[in-house]
Amino acid sequence: MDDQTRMMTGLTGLGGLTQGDVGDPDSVRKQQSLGQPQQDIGDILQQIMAITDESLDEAQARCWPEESPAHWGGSDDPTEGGRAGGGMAGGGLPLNFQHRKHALNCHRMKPALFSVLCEIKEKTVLSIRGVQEEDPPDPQIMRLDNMLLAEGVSGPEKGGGSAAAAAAAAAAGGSPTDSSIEHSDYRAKLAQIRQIYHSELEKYEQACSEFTNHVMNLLREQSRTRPISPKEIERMVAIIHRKFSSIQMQLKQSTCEAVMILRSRFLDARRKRRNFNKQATEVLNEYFYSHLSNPYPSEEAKEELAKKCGITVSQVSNWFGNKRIRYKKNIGKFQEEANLYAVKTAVDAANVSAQASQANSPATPNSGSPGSYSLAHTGDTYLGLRSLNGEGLTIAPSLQPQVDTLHRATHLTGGYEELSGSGLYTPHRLDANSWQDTTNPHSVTSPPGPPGSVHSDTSN
DNA sequence: GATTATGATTCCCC
DNA sequence: GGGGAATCATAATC
Repeated sequence: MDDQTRMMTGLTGLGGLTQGDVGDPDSVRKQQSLGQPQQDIGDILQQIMAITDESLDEAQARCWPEESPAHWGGSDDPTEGGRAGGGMAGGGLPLNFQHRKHALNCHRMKPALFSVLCEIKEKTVLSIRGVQEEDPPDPQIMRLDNMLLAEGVSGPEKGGGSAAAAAAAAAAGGSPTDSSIEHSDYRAKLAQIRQIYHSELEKYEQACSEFTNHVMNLLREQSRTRPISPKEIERMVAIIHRKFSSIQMQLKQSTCEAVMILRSRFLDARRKRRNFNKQATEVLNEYFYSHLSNPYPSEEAKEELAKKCGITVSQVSNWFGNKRIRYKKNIGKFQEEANLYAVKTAVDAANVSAQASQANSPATPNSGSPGSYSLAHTGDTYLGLRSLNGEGLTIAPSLQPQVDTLHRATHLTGGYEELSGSGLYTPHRLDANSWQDTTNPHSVTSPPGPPGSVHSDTSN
């Protein structure tokens, strides 16, 4: 038997009491001011103290000495007090029992007595529970909350999710259209998850609220017949909330899982290989072949290329890595392509020089046409030209008109040696180049050296 | 459907 | 950390 039951029993057992207090001088004074004899208080105190230590049977015996336990019908009405808590079903209570109860409920000292009993209860039973109540915030819930917030599932409608998707899309590379399609797809699915999450959350909160209200009403109702303090009701509410928050945590967990699955699918989709568009490949090739002696773009050059091609810097790095390897492995295959780009860049340079010459102004090779790189007119192109000018290189028929144009242009401008003297190209750049030494058949003089060790693309 | 091209990843080295 | 090399995975081509 718990203390609560005992006290409830004790309360009914105090049918004849007129007043009482335990340990609260204010209450005592209050009772005294009502004109009750002090002797009564002492009796009540003694009886209450005795109740806390006595058994239910004793209390029952004292309360209903003339009643058989068989008559404890109990009632569905919670207002009928602690005895109803025994769960006893049955017929009506004896008249004198009801009378006693009524007398008890209407007794003018009942509030004071309840106050005392609540206090005792507070000090005994509930104080034990109270120790466990001040739980720190669960780190797991905090993590889940943070994640849901970051993913844009919880928190404001616009924000995290879009940002996360945008970041992922940015990292995805590929064409802007593709990434925006994926982005919108991701957002749509995330919005779906968000909607489900909030809908479920609302349901839980509603259920929690309803249940809490129900329990509070019940306890308030029962507090008419047994000692239930407001504080105890608060505690009960807190317990209910804790239970519901654990359910919420499960909801958050499953939502996080859903988001992770969505994210991984989205990332997998990003991993799907997509060829760069033609323009991007052209830009990259142009750079590669115009820097054939040293196809190692600097960070700045990579950034510029990435910007131009609409891809990421790491994709540029990948592309150059692949290109270098594949070029090395099969130079013959790339020969025509190399020639094509060499001619292309040379023609561009020649055109610029011709324009400059026509304008009767000093040649400014570095002010190339928009879209071409400043490095397009450097010694690498010069190397290509020398090869084209007859070092046993086979020129594809399709390239011949461009070569002819180039020859005319070089003649017009006085050749690329002039360009190389512009400071953009220095002959010693051809040295210390292991890249061309082993790979490029155009190579003229290329003592070994670490790639990029001497001539990084600083002119860019 | 086989082959080729190509972007990405991984491992290793410096 | 950057680059080389091998490899994977997939798009493009025939």
